[in-house]
Amino acid sequence: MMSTTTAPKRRRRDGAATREKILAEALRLFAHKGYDATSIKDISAAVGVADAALYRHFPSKDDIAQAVFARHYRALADEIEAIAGAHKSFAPILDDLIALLCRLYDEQPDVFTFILINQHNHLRHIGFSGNPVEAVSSIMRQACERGDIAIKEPDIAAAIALGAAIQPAIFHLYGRLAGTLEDHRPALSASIRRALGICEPQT
Amino acid sequence: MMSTTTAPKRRRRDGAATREKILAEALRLFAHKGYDATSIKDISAAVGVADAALYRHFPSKDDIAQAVFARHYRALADEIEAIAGAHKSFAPILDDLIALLCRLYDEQPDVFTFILINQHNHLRHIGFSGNPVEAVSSIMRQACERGDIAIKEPDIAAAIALGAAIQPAIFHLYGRLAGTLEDHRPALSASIRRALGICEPQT
DNA sequence: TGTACATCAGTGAACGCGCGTTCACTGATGTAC
DNA sequence: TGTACATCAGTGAACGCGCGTTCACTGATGTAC
Repeated sequence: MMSTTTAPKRRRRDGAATREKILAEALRLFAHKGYDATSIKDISAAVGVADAALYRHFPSKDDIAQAVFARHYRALADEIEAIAGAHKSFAPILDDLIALLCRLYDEQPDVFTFILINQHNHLRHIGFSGNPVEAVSSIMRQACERGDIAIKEPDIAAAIALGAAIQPAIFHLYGRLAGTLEDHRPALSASIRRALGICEPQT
Repeated sequence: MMSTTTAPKRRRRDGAATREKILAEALRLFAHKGYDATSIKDISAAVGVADAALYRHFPSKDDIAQAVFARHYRALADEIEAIAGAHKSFAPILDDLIALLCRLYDEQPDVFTFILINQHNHLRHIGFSGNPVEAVSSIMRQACERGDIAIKEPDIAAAIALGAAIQPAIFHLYGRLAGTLEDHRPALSASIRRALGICEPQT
């Protein structure tokens, strides 16, 4: 028999572009208004299609949120793990981690807001693989074992570092902090180093 | 004329008790499920009255949330300001502040969750007077001016301290941290001291 | 290349549902005299 | 103390609205031969 007849057939129309636009506009709206306050009509209007068209690409509103969340959640976790693998000692890992979060907030504030601030609703649906928080915890676990930091409990170390990095972003969102997060990175970086109890780097 | 006739007349039936119960159950439900996911029927069922009865005490669902929020928001701000006024130097103020947050989470987790984690929706409606975040910022401003801490920018200091204290609570909520927050207070306290750059206390 | 058919993104109207809110009413309690 | 009236917490049923979702349909595009 001919192998071509049983081979999977691939179609490409502009459906993929619409799907991407749905994900992009949903992210923007969820970040600004929250999941509940964002309606299917809000998203479809932003995309420029009728509301019913969304159901050609996703089975439900919740699935849209899941797809948006999973994509960026996983991507952030991958970036964190890449940083962890790129250095042998803890101090440069921490520096890169803080730089990553500052850059993420400055360049993609919607991603930052949806993933790291409004995370609470969707965390439950998603397991622990590809989890940025888990990735940070894992880094801290190793740092604890090696004695790189003063804090004994890895999860406390992860919480303190994450909180100290995320809360300035929240302050910035509410207009309590001027400039970019990058502007504040030196102070933030030094502070988190001290918080965890690692020495200042010898230059 | 007789002064008694124009004097305000006070009535007390058990309406006040119901009102308190509404506020208590609303707080509990908002903290666990969030504002949007909590319906008027949820609250009235928890209180043990018909849904329409809630409108004898509050003009709308939003007003219930406002009342719950304002009460605890203000109370927390008052406690923080009391701590600020009780000490002359920064170190014991910080210690008391951290102890307060740990105690609040351990003893009233719903208040902590609603006020400090789910705050985002309701912050806008409420001005800056009686604001816990503003109270902490004010403490940090003074510490900066006096040179008590290494961080130059008061809002960054406030964000770091608050984030480092709140995120462990979030970790605990998601089961990532065992025990009570009080158990972790020594590590947390030492870490935030170092983060802000104050010396360890001379005992 | 031309023709017939299958696929599928997108549409507009409609659906049912649960929500916050309103309403007329009840009955118990407080007040005036 | 007794009686008539005012107040008000609470009720059950109903309301309108906006929501997420479904449906039959259209038209353009890809595929088979």
